[in-house]
Amino acid sequence: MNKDERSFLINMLERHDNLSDEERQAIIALPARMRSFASGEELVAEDSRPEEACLIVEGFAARAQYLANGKRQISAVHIPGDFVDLHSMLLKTMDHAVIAVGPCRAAFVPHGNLRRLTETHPHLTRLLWHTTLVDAAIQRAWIVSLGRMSAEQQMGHLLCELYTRLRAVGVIEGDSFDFPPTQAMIGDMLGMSTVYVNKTLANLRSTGYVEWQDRRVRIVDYERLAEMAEFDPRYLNLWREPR
Amino acid sequence: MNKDERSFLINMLERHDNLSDEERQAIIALPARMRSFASGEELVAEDSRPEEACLIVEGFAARAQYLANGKRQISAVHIPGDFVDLHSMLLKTMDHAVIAVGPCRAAFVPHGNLRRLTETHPHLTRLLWHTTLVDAAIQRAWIVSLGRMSAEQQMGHLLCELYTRLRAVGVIEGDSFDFPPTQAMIGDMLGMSTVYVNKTLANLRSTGYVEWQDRRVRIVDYERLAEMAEFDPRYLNLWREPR
DNA sequence: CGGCGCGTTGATTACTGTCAAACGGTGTGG
DNA sequence: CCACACCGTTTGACAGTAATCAACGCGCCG
Repeated sequence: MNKDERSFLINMLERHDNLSDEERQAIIALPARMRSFASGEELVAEDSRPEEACLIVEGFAARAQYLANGKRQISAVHIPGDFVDLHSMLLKTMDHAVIAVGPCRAAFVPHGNLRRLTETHPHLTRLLWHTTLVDAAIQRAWIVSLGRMSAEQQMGHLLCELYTRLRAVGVIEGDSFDFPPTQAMIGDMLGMSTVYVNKTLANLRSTGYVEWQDRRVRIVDYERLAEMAEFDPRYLNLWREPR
Repeated sequence: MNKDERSFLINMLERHDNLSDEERQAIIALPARMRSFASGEELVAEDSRPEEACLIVEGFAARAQYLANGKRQISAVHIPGDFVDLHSMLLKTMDHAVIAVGPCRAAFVPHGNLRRLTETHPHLTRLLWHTTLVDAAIQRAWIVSLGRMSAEQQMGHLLCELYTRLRAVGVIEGDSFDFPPTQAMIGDMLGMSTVYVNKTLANLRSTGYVEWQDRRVRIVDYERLAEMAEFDPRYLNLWREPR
């Protein structure tokens, strides 16, 4: 990994706790294969048994699962610094695909190297484990959103989540960010039809809390948006709490 | 932990990989406080910062999150052998409550002891990490269910999940099992109103694949139920795949 | 007996999906 | 340069799904 690429992972892990120089070196020493993907392309296939784990370096990716009737559900959106399928190191078979949401770049790190790291570095292991637990907390928030929130709340919650996470990795410019999915993809995230996504989006825009055009989202009034969507960022564990 | 209680955890972990005698001893040596709960009682409160992790020994528990309007969403159902809030060891603050679904018994294990275990036993750490990853895979399946499945499929999927997991821990008698939640609680699991749960349940019963009365579920035709609900148990990682 | 919790049913309302059509931008070939 | 196809967005009409409201039955327990 070069400086740019490793910095995302190191920042990600340091967000939660300090790394020693030795730990930082161990991460920098990880081999990584960089690859680029066009929107909609598959980074990792469902039911595959990857030999590498995939770290997003630029752009967005998503976890997607396909149903018999051709429908699709996205269960997470990933941003730079996210180890999308770190779990594949232990679970072996992918229960979902990973697809590019807009053009993206990813680093693929061999499981073997990661595994050796976990055998020799308990503290790093705990930090990696921690990232997968935050990931699970995000999934729980999606379950609540899908199960009990209005369409507008769901969409607002998603935007708040992304806004907050993107700001934590420092890729927010001012109060706006690029978000490239089509409305059909957003429907797959929120469990809605494309048409209804469009109408919900129109409602959301009419509140004035959010502007969203040409794949660019601007959070005009975060406070009210968060209140409306019952978004409380604590579950993202973005503050520092060393162990 | 006495023999009965520890056996669930050991079985749980050994389901995935063999434990050495030393590892088994280390688990048996863990201190545990046993507690019993009545249906609906809270084992762990939302927003609390537990000092112990909670292992279900008997009965069912669920993760629940509450919304401003008083609604509730359950994001997971737990059975004997499940470490419901192992993540609280690393995440510190609970993003959900844990409630009893029917009467249940749980062992509370201090975080400090678990943490020391992870510092000295990389292999056990990996197995514990693994259980949290399976947990996350189950949550992904719930997301797909909530987002894209019909009410009948959702209910069928939940029953298949429970049937399969319960069989893995050996608490299925024949083809049926006790499942004590009220229809209101089931609504909180599936994101439905109580009335609609009742009507969906009637539809499901009319297929003949399932019988469900007096808190007892009987899986009459698992094959067809699984097909109807697009249930594929591979994501539960119940087979053995040592690392 | 009477209240309460839970399950069940029917009527009504609200939400969301499907179908269909039109609009605008973009890239390609003639 | 224009015509055209393609993709994504937007809009309206309609159908199906699910929530809400209300009432009733049943068993349990004080």
